[in-house]
Amino acid sequence: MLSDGMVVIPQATISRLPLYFRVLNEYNHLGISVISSEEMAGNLGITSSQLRKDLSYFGDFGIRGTGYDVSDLLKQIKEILGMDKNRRIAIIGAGKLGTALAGYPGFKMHGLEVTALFDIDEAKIGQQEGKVEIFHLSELSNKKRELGMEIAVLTIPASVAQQVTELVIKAGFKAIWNFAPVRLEVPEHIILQNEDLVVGILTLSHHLSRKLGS
Amino acid sequence: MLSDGMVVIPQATISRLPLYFRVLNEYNHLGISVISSEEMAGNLGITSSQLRKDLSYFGDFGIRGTGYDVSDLLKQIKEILGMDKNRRIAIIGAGKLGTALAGYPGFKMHGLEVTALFDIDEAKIGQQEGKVEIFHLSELSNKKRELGMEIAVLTIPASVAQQVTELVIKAGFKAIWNFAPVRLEVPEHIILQNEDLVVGILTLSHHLSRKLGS
DNA sequence: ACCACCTTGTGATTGTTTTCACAATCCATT
DNA sequence: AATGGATTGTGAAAACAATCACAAGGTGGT
Ligand SMILES: NC(=O)c1ccc[n+]([C@@H]2O[C@H](COP(=O)([O-])OP(=O)(O)OC[C@H]3O[C@@H](n4cnc5c(N)ncnc54)[C@H](O)[C@@H]3O)[C@@H](O)[C@H]2O)c1
Ligand SMILES: NC(=O)c1ccc[n+]([C@@H]2O[C@H](COP(=O)([O-])OP(=O)(O)OC[C@H]3O[C@@H](n4cnc5c(N)ncnc54)[C@H](O)[C@@H]3O)[C@@H](O)[C@H]2O)c1
Repeated sequence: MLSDGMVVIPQATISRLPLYFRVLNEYNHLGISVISSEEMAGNLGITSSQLRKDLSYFGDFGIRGTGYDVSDLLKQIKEILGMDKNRRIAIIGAGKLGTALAGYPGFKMHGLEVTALFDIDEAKIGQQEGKVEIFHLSELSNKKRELGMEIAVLTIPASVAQQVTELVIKAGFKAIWNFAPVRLEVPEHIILQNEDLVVGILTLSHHLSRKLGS
Repeated sequence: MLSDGMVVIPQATISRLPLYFRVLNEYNHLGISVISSEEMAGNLGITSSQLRKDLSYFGDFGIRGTGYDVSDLLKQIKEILGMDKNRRIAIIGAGKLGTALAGYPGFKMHGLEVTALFDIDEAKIGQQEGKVEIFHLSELSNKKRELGMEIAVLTIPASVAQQVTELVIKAGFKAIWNFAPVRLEVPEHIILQNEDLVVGILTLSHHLSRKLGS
């Protein structure tokens, strides 16, 4: 399958690729060089046909009768997810959440690099958060050019999120990962991903209510 | 619709309820007491029929020809999501992410209360994180009984997540919100929700790659 | 070179979620 | 009480996603 760029890939498929990446890394670490879809899916708690279908959106990576070459498949997934590009990230809002994310080693492990933090609190400007410096928001455009960042992470209060979004877009960012609990208005060509943590725990709360109530 | 407990409610529907809650709160704040599905959906960037269908899973909350009573619908959604129960939460792992979550006012706003933090680092035990005390993990059972917590949030290293999960279940927690990037094995009756932050940003990275490559 | 066996890749099928479109019904006005 | 205008609630249709089931194609042994 594939070769032209017109194929629509389910969002659910893309969401599973990081899981595949992680379990493949474990196999790699254990010295397992070939893995069947059946075994890998078993480890992940999904069906083998779902795994195969997911991969088939991007190409024919397996060997019939044998399975998938672990390091080859790792390379393919890295490429699909852009992990081979070593993308640079700016975090806007050096508060509790922003600094927690800045120090998260999981990003580097997935080919992402937090390159700068931005804030407007003068007390924070110039400080280091781990190895990452905190700049004033007014430096956003400059530093983007200088450091080549592509993705902006918004960890700022909801009340300022829209206006900061506009600055971010003006600075030339093409992708925004938003943690503020607010719907952002962005132009068509900007890629926006909302991370709403309250959804997860309220889903739990709902299931608790249903279970006890039935 | 509804009255018996056998109706299956789409996960996607439940995930949207917190958004409805938020926008309804805004209307409430602005003194708007009645709202149509059309207007509300417009504000959220979804279709009005989706909003109406979502609500219809839980009951007939609207008034034909008029719309929905804002404060009534708020009350209904609170009940559906268990926000009226004022659920108490334990956070296991008082590290960067755990303490960021502990101080997040969004929980209280959604009827959730972070009641205790747990860790095994002696240096952290006894400290206060905001108004929340950090206890030793060995106190988990005691404190659960004492404080009546229902949901355990796991913000601990992936390497210890499975063993801590077993402690959490033994302590009597029925719901787990897991931030560690690992698949947890839990019994049937435990409600598990995984929060995988890497998925969000790798989705962005993937879309960046696709867009530039096409 | 053939055979027995294994696992992929994928059309067909089944299941789930969203959208459509309109009957039902409520409100306001006369 | 009857009419007109508005908006809900919901079956039916369409779109989307997961699973099934098997032909295609590969491996290893003889
Ligand atoms: N803390 C959490 O666990 C958590 C969880 C989910 C969502 N969120 C959301 O993430 C956002 C940040 O949360 P937090 O807990 O880190 O808050 P915080 O108050 O600790 O941090 C916010 C930071 O943003 C900075 N800031 C304010 N206005 C700014 C501007 N115009 N430009 C740049 N920086 C600005 C502040 O100086 C502060 O450092 C909020 O929208 C919150 O709702 C937080
Ligand atoms: N920091 C982030 O932004 C981020 C983002 C996504 C996921 N996560 C995940 O969340 C988890 C925590 O991340 P973090 O950055 O807060 O790490 P951290 O190292 O800052 O905190 C981990 C805490 O867990 C404690 N701990 C270790 N073993 C324990 C045990 N057996 N029982 C109780 N507590 C124990 C440690 O003492 C430490 O305080 C990790 O699994 C990480 O992968 C973190």
